[in-house]
Amino acid sequence: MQDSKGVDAGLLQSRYRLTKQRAAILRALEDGRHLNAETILDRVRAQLPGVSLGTIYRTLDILRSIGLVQIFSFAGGAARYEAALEKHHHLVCTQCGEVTNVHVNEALPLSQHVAHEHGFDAVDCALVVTGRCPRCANAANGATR
Amino acid sequence: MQDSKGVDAGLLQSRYRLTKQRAAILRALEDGRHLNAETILDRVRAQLPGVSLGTIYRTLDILRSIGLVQIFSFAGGAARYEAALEKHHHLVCTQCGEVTNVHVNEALPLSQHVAHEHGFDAVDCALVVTGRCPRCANAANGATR
DNA sequence: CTCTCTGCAAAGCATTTGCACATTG
DNA sequence: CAATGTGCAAATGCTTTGCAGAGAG
Repeated sequence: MQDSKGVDAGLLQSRYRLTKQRAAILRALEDGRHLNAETILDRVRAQLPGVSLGTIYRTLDILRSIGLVQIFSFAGGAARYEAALEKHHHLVCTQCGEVTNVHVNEALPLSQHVAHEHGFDAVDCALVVTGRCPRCANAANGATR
Repeated sequence: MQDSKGVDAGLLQSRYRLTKQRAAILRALEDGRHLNAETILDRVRAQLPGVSLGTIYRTLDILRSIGLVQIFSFAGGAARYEAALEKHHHLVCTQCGEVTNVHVNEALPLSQHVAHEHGFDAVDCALVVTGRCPRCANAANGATR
């Protein structure tokens, strides 16, 4: 496992300063997955009270522009952010809202193939699979139905 | 080609009333693809002045709940709506924002396979491919680079 | 005639932004 | 010390909602 330094390094190499707020945000992103801005604020305030939501958003935007963070927006609610470690996709439970990360190696080649047929130059792709998580599926089989 | 009746029928079969506002919204959705609420309002007002944004949103929500409309939200801006005709996926140009519909038959089976490995029961999937559309790719090759 | 739908306007969230002060390099 | 970042609070953009009157079945 890798400590914060790996991620901090990305910021250091950039033209941006490494402040304690930014370090704390990066740390929060390393711990949790697909967090929204509010949740990140809570976690950051646990170590650094007084940080504002504005700073969270500003920092997340910078991190995204350097490629350190990925943004996802699922149906409806607030955007979700997570550290851009390895490329992955998402399973979203339509019942409880749980989000799970999955690796789908075939997704990008497939996307590039399809894009190419339309003259598009595919750079990236995002696959969101909706359905029921194991827990909700069990609950449905056992009880409701 | 199919006229409005096909889509209107979906509403008629439901417990909802078929009003002229709803018919106009359905017609707007049949014409355009991946429209946002504001655009739909404009198009609907062309035939039916005085319709309000509130009605657009309320109707879109009803249509989604009956399965007549799909919603997508790409990075940042407003949500996009389109008639749920055939299952398809999206190519989004990161430069000009153009959105193109594509059919990717392999996407759902692939998703189901991956989901199954995690105990998820996959119902649907959405693939968003980002990159450059033919026009922007050409512009980049010819001029900038 | 009853129940549902609509327009209007205000409210609700998530996110962005201007400004004066604090901090980093 | 100069340039950049931060907190605060107000502003913005998209979407939702309460209510009284209009329209559908």
